[in-house]
Amino acid sequence: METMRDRLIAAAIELLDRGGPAAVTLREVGRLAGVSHNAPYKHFVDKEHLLAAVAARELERQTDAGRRRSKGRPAGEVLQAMMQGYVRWGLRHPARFKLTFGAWSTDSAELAKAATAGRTAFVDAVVQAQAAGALPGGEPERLAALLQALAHGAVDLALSGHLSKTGKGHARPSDLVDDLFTYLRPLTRQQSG
Amino acid sequence: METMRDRLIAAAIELLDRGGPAAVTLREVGRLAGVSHNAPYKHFVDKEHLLAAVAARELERQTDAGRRRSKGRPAGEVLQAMMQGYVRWGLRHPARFKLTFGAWSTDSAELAKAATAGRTAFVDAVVQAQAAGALPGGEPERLAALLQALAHGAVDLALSGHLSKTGKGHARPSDLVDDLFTYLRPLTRQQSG
DNA sequence: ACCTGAACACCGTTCAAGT
DNA sequence: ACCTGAACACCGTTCAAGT
Repeated sequence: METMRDRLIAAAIELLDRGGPAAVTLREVGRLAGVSHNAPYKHFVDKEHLLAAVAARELERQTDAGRRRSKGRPAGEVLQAMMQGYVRWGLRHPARFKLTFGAWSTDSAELAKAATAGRTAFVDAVVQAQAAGALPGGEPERLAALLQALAHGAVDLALSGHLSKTGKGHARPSDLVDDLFTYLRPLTRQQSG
Repeated sequence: METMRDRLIAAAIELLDRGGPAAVTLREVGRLAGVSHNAPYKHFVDKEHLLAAVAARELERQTDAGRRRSKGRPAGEVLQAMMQGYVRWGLRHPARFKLTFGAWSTDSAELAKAATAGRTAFVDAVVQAQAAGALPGGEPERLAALLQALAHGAVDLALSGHLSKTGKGHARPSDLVDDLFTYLRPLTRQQSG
């Protein structure tokens, strides 16, 4: 069953995809969902909480997609596949990505929960990669933070036009992810095939 | 000599620091600079171009600060110091950082130029670090992109609250930068002290 | 060339009222 | 409990006019 709340979130995402952040107005969201321009106030305390719900939904879908990609894949490859999935998501949906990691002035419990769930799934993949000898040892949470920072930064810089798009230094975010694994793998004490 | 254009940029930054992105309105910028609310239109084609000028100015200052930090430091340390400076800047001025790497819908030549200058200074530092044996070899532009992505991603995730702030996985952006250098250094063929 | 004040269309939010 | 329409204060932008 699709609640009005869900429909409002979906409408916001559609407007975001079509016209960028400026196109997401409560009035237009209401119009697209077939309700008045302040019906949203019965479901979200203000506009930013609607946007936080959008961000939470994106994060949840991204986490689910990552877990789905892991199934039936060798443990040594799962993490890299998750990171490449993250990169593809960011590059495919720039406005969603920028919104999700925007400058929140409010604390949304919903968004915080989705962020924690995503981090947990990611740390699990790091633990498996370490066990498979694809990553060096050490505190997995901390190594996870490093890997996530690289993937996130590569996408964010690319979307902002701060990655050189030409010449020898040309590197796509996905290349940088691969590079990092290339650097880290030799530091591993192989433990299993 | 301080032009009106500079005063408008300075006013925008002050408003940004005081009240976040929502506080930066052309009307308030004009008020703070002592002019009418549409005087800015004689210096910027629209609001976004004023914001792009703010971003360019921040980038330029950051690049200058990085170069200044390099002076009289061993070549092997310059790059790490630049990255730590970048991290400190981002954490100290969250709103400026988020604005600078925001979702630009316009192409500002001024901003693109500042971004390129920053990247160039960074690549220079990578070349020196490689020569000093503090980093592995390979295409310096590409290695620079990797390092910059990590520093940028660490700050951006931290500012968005996506870095675990507690427990064993707790890592500050500056820690992640240090971690990366720790991982990369053993891969070096030492060439000089 | 630069600045001003009035005007326009739009927005987020509040409120009284309906079911 | 949920939705509506009117109203308020604010905003970006345009325009005619002034120096």
